[in-house]
Amino acid sequence: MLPLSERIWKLSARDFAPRLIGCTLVRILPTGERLAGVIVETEAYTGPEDLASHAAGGRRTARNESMWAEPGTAYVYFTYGMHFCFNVSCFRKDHPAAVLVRSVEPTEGIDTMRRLREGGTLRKRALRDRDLCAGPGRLCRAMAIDRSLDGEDLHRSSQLAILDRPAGQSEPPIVRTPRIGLGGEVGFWKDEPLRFVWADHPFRSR
DNA sequence: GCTGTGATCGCCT
DNA sequence: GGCGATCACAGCA
Repeated sequence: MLPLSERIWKLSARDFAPRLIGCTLVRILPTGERLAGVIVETEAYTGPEDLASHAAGGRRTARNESMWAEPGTAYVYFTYGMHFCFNVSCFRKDHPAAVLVRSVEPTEGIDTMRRLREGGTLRKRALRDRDLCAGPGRLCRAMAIDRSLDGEDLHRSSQLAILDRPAGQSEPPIVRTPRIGLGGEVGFWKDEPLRFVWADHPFRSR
């Protein structure tokens, strides 16, 4: 599998989000260990007009600066006092568009992911593979993604990369739904079908 | 499988 | 000072 080509990063968030389904997110840990998973669920945050976006109305702050960066920049933010979420900027520099990666199917480093997920918290049952990375906070925990990776250039990073679908693989079947967990006065943006899910994929979030 | 609830803190107003 | 692009667990079906 090859890295995403230049023209793909430049798609609008609306087009980039479904295009990421089936691509592989790769994380190289400081130890050199490689973790990877196939993207099965994404959400698009289209630009300043998108009232559900952190950059709604053109808001530009230290926190969301990566949304405005070169296409293919990681935007990682902290929320709910305990979770990180991983996004990729797209479209063009100085325009705040990004795609949130909501869940992946783990393919490499699964034991390490389970250790990262279970670290610290006591659990009654062992985590199933399909729960390891099903949700934006979960996948960041399982792949050791935090704010230190905010601003990473995914073309050149030695820690994070996105590989395209294998050549010749057919397009995955995709279902569109409204985005999850939006609050505040976002008007019709709450209903816009900007969430993209690999149809009936067992590793999507619930 | 679904629903309700509490946890927890950096960032923006 | 208030809230959020969430999660885990309990309780119920």
